[in-house]
Amino acid sequence: MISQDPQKINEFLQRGVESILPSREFTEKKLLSGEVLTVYLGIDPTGPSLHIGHAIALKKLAQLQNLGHNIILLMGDFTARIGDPTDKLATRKTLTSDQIAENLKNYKSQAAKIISFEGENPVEIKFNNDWLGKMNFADVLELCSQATIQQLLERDMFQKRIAEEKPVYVHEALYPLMQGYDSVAMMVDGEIGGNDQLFNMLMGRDLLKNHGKDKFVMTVKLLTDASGTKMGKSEGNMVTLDDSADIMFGKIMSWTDGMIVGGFELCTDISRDEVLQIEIAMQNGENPMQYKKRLAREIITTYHNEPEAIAAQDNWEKTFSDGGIPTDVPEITTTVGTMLIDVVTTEKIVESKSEFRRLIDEGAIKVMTETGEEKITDVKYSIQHSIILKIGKKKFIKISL
RNA sequence: GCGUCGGUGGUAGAGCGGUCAAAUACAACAGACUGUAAAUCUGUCGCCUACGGGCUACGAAGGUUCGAAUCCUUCCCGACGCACCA
Repeated sequence: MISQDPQKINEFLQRGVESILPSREFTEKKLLSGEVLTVYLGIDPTGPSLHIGHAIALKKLAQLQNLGHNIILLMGDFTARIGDPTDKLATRKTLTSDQIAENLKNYKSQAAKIISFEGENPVEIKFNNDWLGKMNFADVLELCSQATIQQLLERDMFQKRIAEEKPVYVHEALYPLMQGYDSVAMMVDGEIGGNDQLFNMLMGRDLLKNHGKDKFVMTVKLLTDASGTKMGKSEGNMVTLDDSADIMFGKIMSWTDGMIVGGFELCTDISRDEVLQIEIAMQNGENPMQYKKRLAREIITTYHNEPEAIAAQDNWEKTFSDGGIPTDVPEITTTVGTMLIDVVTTEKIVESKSEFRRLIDEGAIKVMTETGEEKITDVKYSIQHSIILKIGKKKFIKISL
């Protein structure tokens, strides 16, 4: 049964949405037509985890699923093999079917926190290798005849590379056609993806039109800070959906303040009104930290549960606000009289002895005591009894005998 | 096939005979500060070190030189241009 609840439809069309093509009206009309729409999101099964960026798109799918539409999660197992042109010359290592199966299993359990693979209207999983892998050269030519070189090269990145005399490979240029063909193969009514997918998604729309059908294309916003810097460009603070509660809490706390509002809008179900209030409160000088903590809790509650979220916050506060020791500290064992420098380098806690010396110089290595902490200043410090070592402010290691 | 240009640290990208362990930016790490592991500022950022230095590195292998990332030779890899053209 298709729901036409205007409020829900409005939420779908607005929240976290970057753009809708050909238009919002077109899409709204489709949603109000009473038809069951088929909408998909494509994911490259290249890594073991989904990250918070995927989650934003998945949330949109969830909204549609709740409205009663038919949702497909497409694994780009074929396209992943070819490699995405965005990673320059780097040829992606080919994935074995085992790896893909493994990744898929992980994705499914992670995505299940947001969309439902069970019940009356379960999300369907498809693989584009099922059709792309079966095409012969004649099929490829037929597909290629539907686009021009100019169209394919229109893409900014290619233009840039041509201008810089950098290579553009034929198979890279063909990528949009491959991905675009997915829409035809599944005869979808809509596609959701990141902004970086816009070009490919529009190619799918063109191809679909040749088959007498039109689809909408929705791009979702990326989580960025106020200056538009993308989150996770270094992967360092990119939350993956299978991160532990503690890790998630830490990563989210290291997001810049400018990401808080976007984080609430894109990653939680907190009402837009409330998000607006938070935004205003911070503009009025309220401490962003409390909101960031709240954001972290909300997100962790989605992917884990509330008690874990609260525990993660406790743990974090204990470690960083109160200078305490976190609950689970990795432990290594050694023998009496061993030099600390040796223990710590052979255990790969510190990269090299040079680095260890530097850390000593910087006063970054401390032993935790009942009363507080004590800096180690001697490079030749040797271990006489079990200690808890603190390196920098976030690394703790228990060394026992 | 011919010609031209290029291959530098985690990345991008300078350097083109000594002052180069290699500018700069980003990332990373540490310290200070703080409201947080935000922001900002400062420092560090090949390895080893008795802290004097030593060693290994600029696609690979040789060579020239007192001395090479920098010059030469060969090789490998790449781009571009020309030629050719279904």
